Amino acid sequence: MTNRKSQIIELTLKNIQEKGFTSFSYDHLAKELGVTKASIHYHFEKKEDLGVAVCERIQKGLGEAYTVIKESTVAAEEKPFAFILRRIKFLEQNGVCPITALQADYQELSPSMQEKVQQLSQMEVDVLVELLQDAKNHGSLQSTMDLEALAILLISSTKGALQYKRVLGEDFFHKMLEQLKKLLK
Amino acid sequence: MTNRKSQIIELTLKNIQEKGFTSFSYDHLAKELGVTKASIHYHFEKKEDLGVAVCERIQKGLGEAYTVIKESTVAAEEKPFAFILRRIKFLEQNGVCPITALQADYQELSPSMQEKVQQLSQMEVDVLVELLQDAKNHGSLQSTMDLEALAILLISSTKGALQYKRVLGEDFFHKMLEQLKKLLK
DNA sequence: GTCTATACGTAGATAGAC
DNA sequence: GTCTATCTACGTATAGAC
Repeated sequence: MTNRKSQIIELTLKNIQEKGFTSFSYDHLAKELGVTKASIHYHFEKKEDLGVAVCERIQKGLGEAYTVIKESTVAAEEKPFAFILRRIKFLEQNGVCPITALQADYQELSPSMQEKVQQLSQMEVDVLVELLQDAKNHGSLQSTMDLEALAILLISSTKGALQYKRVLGEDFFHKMLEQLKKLLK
Repeated sequence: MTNRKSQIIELTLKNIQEKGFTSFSYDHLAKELGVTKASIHYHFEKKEDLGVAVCERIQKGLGEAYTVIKESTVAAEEKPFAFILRRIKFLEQNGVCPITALQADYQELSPSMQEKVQQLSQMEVDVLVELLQDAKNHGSLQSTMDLEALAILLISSTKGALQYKRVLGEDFFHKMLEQLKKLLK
């Protein structure tokens, strides 16, 4: 099983979304996989190494989502929201956004992970700004907002809403999504 | 020192904002205070008890902020944003929003704390909705948004922005605040 | 690659002296 | 109210057999 490695990464991603980086353990991970801790240490010597691998996994997913949306036949003005919807669909399966979870644990992370989380956060913004810029160039986005500020607003509110959803239930969540869509007119 | 108790609560609040609830320890707290773990256990037998006390502390602060703004001479249409600014000023001292931090750790919390976090989250929304409703009644808020959805959007984006601020720096943060303000016209 | 065994630190918590 | 001492559990991590 050479894909045990990616199996571990996927399971860790889920655990980070559910518990956060500092709160999941190799022991718990191992039990879920039906192996021992030592086996996971074989694939990722330190927890930090596993963390970095998960960040790269997230980065890849983010890049793929961008490419898919960018190259899709959807109208340019629909793309920012389509991108957000796509990310939510991916995230909703396991809880809150893993990047949010990593940001919350930021001060406890190793320098190598902090750097990755920085890159991830920046990439999230950049990718959405590009889609917003395209929409604006097509004359379809009326917003007079600074696009970076709009991007953070969209990203933050979506992720924040996911946290409220976990605590308060689904109701607000869909209401809020509809309202977000209106912001993008 | 009978206010040792509130001293512990304040310090814990700071620690939650910096590290999250699961990541701070009695030992660390004790060293910061110059006492021993046992002493803190005397005031709060279980970590859970301390957590609940901190939630109540946050709740009190939220209520006070609401009262101050509600009764201030500021125009009704300025109050929602004034409320947000006031909360940010309070939070910025120590990192991210403690409620955000508690939401991130939600699944790891005891039932008693989960209940408190639920109440806190609901209260945050309710308080802002009331201020928004007042603003709307004064005819000053043009937004056609559902007010609950708008409240969550405002709260989430503010808190999310605080997280990005910690990771990416100050730049976005103030840009975003200005843009948020425009949403409230 | 996965196992058993184990080392070592730190976490939350309690007992009992002062 | 705070201390020392101690317990127990669990965390990350390593060594060495299979």
